[in-house]
Amino acid sequence: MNADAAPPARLARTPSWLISTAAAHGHRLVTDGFAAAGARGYHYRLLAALDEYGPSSQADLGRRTGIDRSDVVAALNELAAKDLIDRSPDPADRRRNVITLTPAGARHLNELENVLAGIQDELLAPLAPAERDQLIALLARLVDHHAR
Amino acid sequence: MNADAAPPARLARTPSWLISTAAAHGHRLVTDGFAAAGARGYHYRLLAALDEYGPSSQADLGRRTGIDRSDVVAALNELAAKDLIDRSPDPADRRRNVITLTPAGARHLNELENVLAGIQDELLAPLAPAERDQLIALLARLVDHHAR
DNA sequence: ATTGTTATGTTGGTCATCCCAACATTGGCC
DNA sequence: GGCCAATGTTGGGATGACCAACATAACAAT
Repeated sequence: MNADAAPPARLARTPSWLISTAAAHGHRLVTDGFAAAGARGYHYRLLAALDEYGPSSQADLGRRTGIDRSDVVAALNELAAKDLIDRSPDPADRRRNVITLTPAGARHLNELENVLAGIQDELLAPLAPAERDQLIALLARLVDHHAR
Repeated sequence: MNADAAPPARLARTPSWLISTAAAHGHRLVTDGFAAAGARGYHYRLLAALDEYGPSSQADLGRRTGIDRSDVVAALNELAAKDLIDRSPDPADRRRNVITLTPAGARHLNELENVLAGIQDELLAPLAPAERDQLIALLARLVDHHAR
């Protein structure tokens, strides 16, 4: 976003615009932070899912992270090229690959976690702690509702 | 987003994730709604800016809507092809074009406003009126702060 | 057990939003 | 008059989200 001049007033109070503008700011912070660490959003999501659920198939990773199967393939290729994950065929189901987090992957995930933590502070800077909780709770209800 | 299975827990309470997920839902609603009306986000933003500020140069439109100059060109080409805007050289400054909303463009803007209004309700459905105001106020503070 | 259906990984696209670099033309400033 | 800034335009590229098709393999039903 440029934002040298004022946006149309009708937009400035439209919830969907506020949300997407706030998201754009957050997205920029996250993208820049991750880029500095040599990663992007898909990488973090996949590494976090692997850390939380342990070795998984690609399809499971896709379902858990909300990333399309085909995009999972591409992102895992990139992660595998950096030895952050290991991809090997599943002996129990030969359609599947078992994706495992490598030690290097775990370290990288840790780094991304730190980046992300710093960004939350920056993003929520203008809000007091109680207000942050409020915002988080309201957004969580929105997200829950639409996740059906 | 797919969301068949649960996302990593560490994400589910991360503000930047909540905001971008909420934005993704809103974005999908808006995109689908606009697509049904034959438009996309850039078109609405430009038409709304034209309606609010009157005839403008492309550079001004870009600054007001936060759309890059180069993307303004493309979007205006599309709007002009449908006769929703008029593009003519500015006699007072021959570098500029004067972009004007046509009657058809104003009608189309109206249609998009209606679509958008319906979407706000859908997006905020799980929140009571007072909570909606709260959310809007909090987001507005976030956006103001980061717009510097 | 053969048949039909579903799941998986993969390839190869599309689309929208955002962003950047370069260029020629034109205005304005000194 | 000469330098710098603004403008419209072209042509990229990155990211995130999504879709269609396909071969292989597992599974279900009869």
